Amino acid sequence: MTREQSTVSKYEPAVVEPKWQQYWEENKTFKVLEDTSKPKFYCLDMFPYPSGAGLHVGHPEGYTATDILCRYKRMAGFNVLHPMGWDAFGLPAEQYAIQHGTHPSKTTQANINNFRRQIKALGFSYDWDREVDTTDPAYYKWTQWIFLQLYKKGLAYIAEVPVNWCPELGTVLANEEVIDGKSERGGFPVIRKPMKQWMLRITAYGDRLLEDLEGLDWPEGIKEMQRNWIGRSLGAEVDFRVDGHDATITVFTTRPDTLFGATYMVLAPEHALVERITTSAQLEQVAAYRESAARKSDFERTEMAKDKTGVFTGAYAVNPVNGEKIPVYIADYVLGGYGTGAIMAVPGHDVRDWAFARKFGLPIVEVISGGDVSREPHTGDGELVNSGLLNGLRVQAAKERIVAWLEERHAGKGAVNYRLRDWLFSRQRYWGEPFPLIHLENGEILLADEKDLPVRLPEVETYKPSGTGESPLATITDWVNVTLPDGRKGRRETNTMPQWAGSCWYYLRYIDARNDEAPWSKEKERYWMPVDLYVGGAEHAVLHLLYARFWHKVLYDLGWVSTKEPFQRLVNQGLILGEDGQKMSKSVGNVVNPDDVIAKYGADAMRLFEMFMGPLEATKPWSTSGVDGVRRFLDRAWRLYVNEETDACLVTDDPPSNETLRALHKCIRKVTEDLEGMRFNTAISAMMELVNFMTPRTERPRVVMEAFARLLAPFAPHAGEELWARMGHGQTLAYEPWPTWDAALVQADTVTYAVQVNGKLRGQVELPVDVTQEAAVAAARDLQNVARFLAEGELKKTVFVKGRMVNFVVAGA
RNA sequence: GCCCGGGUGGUGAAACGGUAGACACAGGGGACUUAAAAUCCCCAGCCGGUCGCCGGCAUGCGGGUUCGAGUCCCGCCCCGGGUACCA
Repeated sequence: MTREQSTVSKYEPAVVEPKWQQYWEENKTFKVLEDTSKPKFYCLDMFPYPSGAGLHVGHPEGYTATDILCRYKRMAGFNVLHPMGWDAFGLPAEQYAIQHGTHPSKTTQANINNFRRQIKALGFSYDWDREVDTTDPAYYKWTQWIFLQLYKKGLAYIAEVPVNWCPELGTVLANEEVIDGKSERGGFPVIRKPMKQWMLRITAYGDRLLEDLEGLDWPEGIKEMQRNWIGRSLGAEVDFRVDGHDATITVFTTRPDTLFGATYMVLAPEHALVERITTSAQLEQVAAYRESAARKSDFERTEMAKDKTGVFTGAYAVNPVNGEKIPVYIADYVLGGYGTGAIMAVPGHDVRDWAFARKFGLPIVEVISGGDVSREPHTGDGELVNSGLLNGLRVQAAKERIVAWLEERHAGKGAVNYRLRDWLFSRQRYWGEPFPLIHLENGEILLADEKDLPVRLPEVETYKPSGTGESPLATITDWVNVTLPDGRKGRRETNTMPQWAGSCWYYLRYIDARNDEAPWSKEKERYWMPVDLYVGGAEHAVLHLLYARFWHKVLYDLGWVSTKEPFQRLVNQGLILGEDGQKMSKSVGNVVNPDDVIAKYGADAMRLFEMFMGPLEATKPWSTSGVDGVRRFLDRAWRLYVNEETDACLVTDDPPSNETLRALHKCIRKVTEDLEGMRFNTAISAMMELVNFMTPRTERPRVVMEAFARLLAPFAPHAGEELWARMGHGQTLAYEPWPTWDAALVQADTVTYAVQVNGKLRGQVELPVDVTQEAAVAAARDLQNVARFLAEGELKKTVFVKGRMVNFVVAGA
């Protein structure tokens, strides 16, 4: 009897949590609409790829942080948009289909259902009516629509480009999917092969992608990574006439000042001029080198990095500045895809050229003083020497002078170059968005009519790659071959879009997720955009964020969005490691599943621990006993409200003592300020302090207990709601006003002053808050231990910091 | 190599240039209990002493600025992440 009674009123997450999750769902507590009477807050999580493995405890870290903030913002009077969805196209579902014959959409739906269940079990306050799924035809209809807009703007084109061909996967991979010459998934070898591919002209937006980083509230490191990726570099293009040919080699250089030091030239093996200028004596060698370079994978090229290779073409170029003839080589350390695919080599002042010159016995000329070019290249600043008109100038001035000189003679010009390349936008896969277009027999491209979207993925017999490099779609002849009503014949595009496509604009679809007429309403977009806070992993620092910013700018130019940038503020959550301090992985066997944590400790304890571990941005290891600790905190908080023996509510209408009121207001201030700064760990510490303060006391004044329940609710929403209800409230506290603090109440009557002698702590003294400097110094001097040190020398200076400390500076002590 | 982050007790971590280690975990002691669990209370950086007190040493290492530095500046070392022949 007693036993049953004592368990019945204990804090039972297994009972309380599903109850409130059901309440929120049934009452659509977190459904949100545009409301111009409130300030808006758009808080976005990077949506997950719903893998078959389900969630691990790393996923909900960011989700918990944003959820806490959203719940807080709602209580603080904001209209909060907080959506969730699925980035569900991708290779794993297709690989599974190849192995098991299950349609990827089936696997994907099952995975989504599992992810949704797991996410809901954590009590996040998403507006589920806005859920999106990139594989849903109602969604990818608009992904295709955006592609049409890109095409019409001239930003999508077909090019024959050497791509990363993976024979094993039977598909072409993007650079970012190739790691060390092996496929990211599977680790299969990758080689280069030219293929017709869809490209997106992201380079046309290079400058804007770079410039608009300025106004963003993002981590400086991420902005820097984007700048490096775009890689804008200022230099010059210089034309070198080829001796004995009617041909010109144009090079890009960032160091036109070193032009007099150019002692040879290098063309990329794939450079178009190579065939024309190679002498018959060198033909064989050059051909062999070109072939081996073409066959080399990026991995092999990188491996070769230490040792420079190349072949002389037999041709000479003329240095426009002094008429000297210099030999032209081909070498694969010069890349066809960067700059003009050709360089002037200045071995005295470039590390790579120096190494190459050494190996091939080419002359090394000093043109900038300050180093010893016979021992190592001198890449720093200095005075120009052996450089005719440039002699005596410093590097920067020499650059300006030579560019002006070249421009006058039409032998070159100032130029800007980018590391950024156009975006390879097609994949030879089944499980992606089909391109909405037909290639007609006459070579024209016929775009699908917007009203005919989406172009749905057809059913296929087999998900295996066609083997030719084309996607499995190429095998469905009755889908691929089309005859138009007017009799023209064509072939459908069999490539599909890469996984990035769907994630490039999902944050816009959330704004108006069920709109059949348009991708979103422009009016709603104006209300909600930009995203005020975007939280996700740093692994998307460059690509996803750059691609999404690119599409956003195109949509801005088309008048579809009202902001230049999509994500105003970005925060990267840190990695959560396994309990052993290693990266969580199945193979190590240290993966923690949220389902198990919730079953044992409850969702609120899990949320609390995710945040209590340390700063959001830090990498930190999981700890089961740590979860136990925050669960004890929740138990203690619960017992402040509920008599475990009788189930009675302990809260009274008595006024609180001054001391208790002060403790509360201190807590409100700390929690509020920490929430604004996203310092969730210290906010939780402050709540623990209040609970520790209240536990030994008997008073349970309503004003204090209700305020605390509201502070706790964003962190532990189920417990918050339950306690709120037990105090007699009939409705959710999700929209109750956030507590405010009174600065006067936070202030204690007395302050402990630290007393130092020469900066060393020698004592403490309790003084009234409004103590005068004289009184404080006098009291400090009177401390026995302080007086002892003062007696040892001559008092030189007294430092007084109000409310903090007194420091006596003593000479000779 | 270059670009970002980080180095603080046994552990996760706190700390407007002002009492380093809040809050937790693990640990130790006590109360309650026949006992254990749970709960509640207390202790706890390291070293030393005349041990209810006092001193010394302590925030990766070495300097500097300052009355005072985990915090600011300079030079190193180590760890994690990103990136790489980008002319």
